[in-house]
Amino acid sequence: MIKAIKGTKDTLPVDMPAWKKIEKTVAEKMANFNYKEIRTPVFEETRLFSRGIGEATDIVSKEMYTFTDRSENSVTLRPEMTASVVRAFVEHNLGKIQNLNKLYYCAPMFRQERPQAGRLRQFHQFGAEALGSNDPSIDAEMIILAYDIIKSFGLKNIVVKINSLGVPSSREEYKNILKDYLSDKFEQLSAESKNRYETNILRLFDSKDKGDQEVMENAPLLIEHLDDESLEHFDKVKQILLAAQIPFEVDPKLVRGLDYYTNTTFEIISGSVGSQSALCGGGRYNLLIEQLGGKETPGIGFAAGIERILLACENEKSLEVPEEKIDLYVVRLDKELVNKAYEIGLFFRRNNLNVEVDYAQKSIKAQMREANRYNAKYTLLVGGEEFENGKIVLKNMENSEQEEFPVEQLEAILEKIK
RNA sequence: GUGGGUGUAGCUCAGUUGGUUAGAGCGUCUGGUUGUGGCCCAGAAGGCCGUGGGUUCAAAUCCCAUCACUCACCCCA
Repeated sequence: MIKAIKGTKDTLPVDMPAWKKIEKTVAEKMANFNYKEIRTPVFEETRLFSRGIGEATDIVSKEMYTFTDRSENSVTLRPEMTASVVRAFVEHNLGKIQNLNKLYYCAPMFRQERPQAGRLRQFHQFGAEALGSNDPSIDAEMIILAYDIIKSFGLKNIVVKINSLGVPSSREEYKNILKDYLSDKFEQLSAESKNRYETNILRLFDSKDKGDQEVMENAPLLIEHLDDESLEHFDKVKQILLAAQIPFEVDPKLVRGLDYYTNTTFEIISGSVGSQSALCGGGRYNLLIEQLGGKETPGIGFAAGIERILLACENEKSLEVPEEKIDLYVVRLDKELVNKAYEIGLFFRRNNLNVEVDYAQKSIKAQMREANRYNAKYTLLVGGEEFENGKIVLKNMENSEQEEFPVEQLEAILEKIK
């Protein structure tokens, strides 16, 4: 048996209502905040990601689906969306058409990691990017937007965390301060953290190792060493969030692994999924666009993992998904009326009703049971005495009431059902 | 890449210290008097017990290997 590739999942018809609900809510909420949808190819030139996300990041160094195509070009299945959106923004000069571009997407991403709860190799994210403004209100808007969408799925067990990484110059200064602090404690760190000391020292803060946590307990914090401008920016973001009644907490230890972040970063964490608890993550990236060959432009964005949200919704039983119903099931009472029943069904299908008919010469009882299984609002009984008298019977499946209609007057039935 | 857990019917799972034709619930199908669903009742179909090897008179059960799935580390959405 050929099976789906490790870390990929089929979304079966039974799963679709929940997905549709998420997608619809995202589209509506994005429209409320006036974000416009953008779609980009699932694969890009490899260097877009290595340059955009950062050569040293885990995503680029060991998780990308990269291959050489038949023309000897190195291409990569996108591991995230920001780099692609920025590429499209630069390529199509969107910054010249309007000052502020507010864009959103909902699309599959690919990373070759070991799958576990809330982590797949092909997974889906929705997210937004706002390119062209450094105003704190845009930072806050991103967080509000993400929070409102996730909240609308009924999730309760969530926490919004925010932090500021400042600008690179102050961050570099801070890294030296941190290294000074750690100079006499280096040997106490776990093997993994000793490694991180070189690659990404900021990540020492979210180590799960107890010993590391003790060492980092009293470490100087980045937020205490921000430049004045970044600090002021961060304060304004917090003010707007308070006014918008977003229950956030400042987490000075929130560090994000992608190289492009500057200033504001944030995460929305759920306590209802496994250890992969970040439903959403994002932040500002004021240097990325220039780095990818565009004109210096501030930007900010977030991405949310749909599978993780669905997992949280499942565990909290929070997502209200309407029961699927069909409008009509055509029941054929006499065997010789197969074609007639099909024809009648087709009429209603072509008039925009959702209709099912029997394809297996089933008994009347079996057809009724099937109508019930599909949650048919009505059944139409074709055959017998009534049919001989030119009539067919419409049955309301909720209250069991039956009504006769002349066979030629399908429009009257259509009216009734609508 | 490193650990832990689990593989029995379409699904969720039982299966006692190895011992006859491997079970349940749900689902599916067929019936329960002339032509009508849900509830209820009866019956049926459906399993190389993940795969390969070993121990044994005898293996779903014990041992080894292998594969798959899964959770966690790492990292991230």
